Amino acid sequence: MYSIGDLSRRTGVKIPTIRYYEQMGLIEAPERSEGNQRRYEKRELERLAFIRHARDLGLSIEAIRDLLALSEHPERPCGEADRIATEHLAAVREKIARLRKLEVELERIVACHGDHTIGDCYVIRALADHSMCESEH
Amino acid sequence: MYSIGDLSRRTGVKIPTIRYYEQMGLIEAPERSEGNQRRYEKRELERLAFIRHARDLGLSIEAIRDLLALSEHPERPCGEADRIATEHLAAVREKIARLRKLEVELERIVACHGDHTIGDCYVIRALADHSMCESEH
DNA sequence: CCTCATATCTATAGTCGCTGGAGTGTTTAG
DNA sequence: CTAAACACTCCAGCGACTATAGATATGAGG
Ligand SMILES: [Zn+2]
Ligand SMILES: [Zn+2]
Ligand SMILES: [Zn+2]
Ligand SMILES: [Zn+2]
Repeated sequence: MYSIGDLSRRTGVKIPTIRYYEQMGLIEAPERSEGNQRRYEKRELERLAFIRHARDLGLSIEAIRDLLALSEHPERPCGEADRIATEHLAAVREKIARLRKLEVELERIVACHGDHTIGDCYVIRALADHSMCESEH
Repeated sequence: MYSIGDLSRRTGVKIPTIRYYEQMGLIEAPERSEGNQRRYEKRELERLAFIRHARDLGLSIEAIRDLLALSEHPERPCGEADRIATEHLAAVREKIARLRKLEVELERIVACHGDHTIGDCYVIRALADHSMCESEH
């Protein structure tokens, strides 16, 4: 039997976040002590660790909810789980691509260094005028 | 004299967003028509284009507020503007680095494809156990 | 058993940067 | 003059937490 604090310490998930996950339906409402405090079993510790890891990998709450539901049925085919992970990977790649474009533009923009005034500042001028950029973003 | 709709069309910033920027102090409250509708000058069109471009480059509202304030003083040195841009570039690079790590892990995780069940699914097992990962994230 | 520090409870509001809707009033072209 | 298009304010919602406030519970030492 773990208290919410035990769970928090063991998984690194903050206490309000655990309660939030309960509200969001990722964790079932656990049993309560006589004084109405949450008491967890090992199952829920593992479930929370799963959630934590999936969040660290950037999966959305919704995706995690689906994955948890799938994991309750070990005999079913896993196409759906693979699809969720594959789609997430694609989303991560898109984000990287977008950020790389920003990186390129920002590098050009901050390349102006030295002693000068706001009036001459390339940063300010570049922000005022997208046509100075080399790509869309 | 532009209406809020003109401004929106010319900058690509949605009308509620323009009002939001006014609330956030990025744009001064403009003059109003007799019927209480916003009426903008060219100055504000340029200011909004600046904001839009800075947002497209990922700068925060707060950073943009500072940059706009700086741009009112063309005679001052531009160290602060350069600093804001440089810090933002660093933040973008950090995000990219983080996402690249996720990309690597996710690639490994989704590499399991084929005919199998949830019980054997590498996606599910990898999410349940961070020690199967090659890096921290 | 009592006290007290610590832990936990609920409910609510705030974060960021918008976005959308309801319900009402204004402007403009025909 | 009418009707369409436009704009107004206020408020709620997104996602994934995080942080308060004020009340109650738990557990260890005396
Ligand atoms: Zn400069
Ligand atoms: Zn640009
Ligand atoms: Zn699989
Ligand atoms: Zn991992």
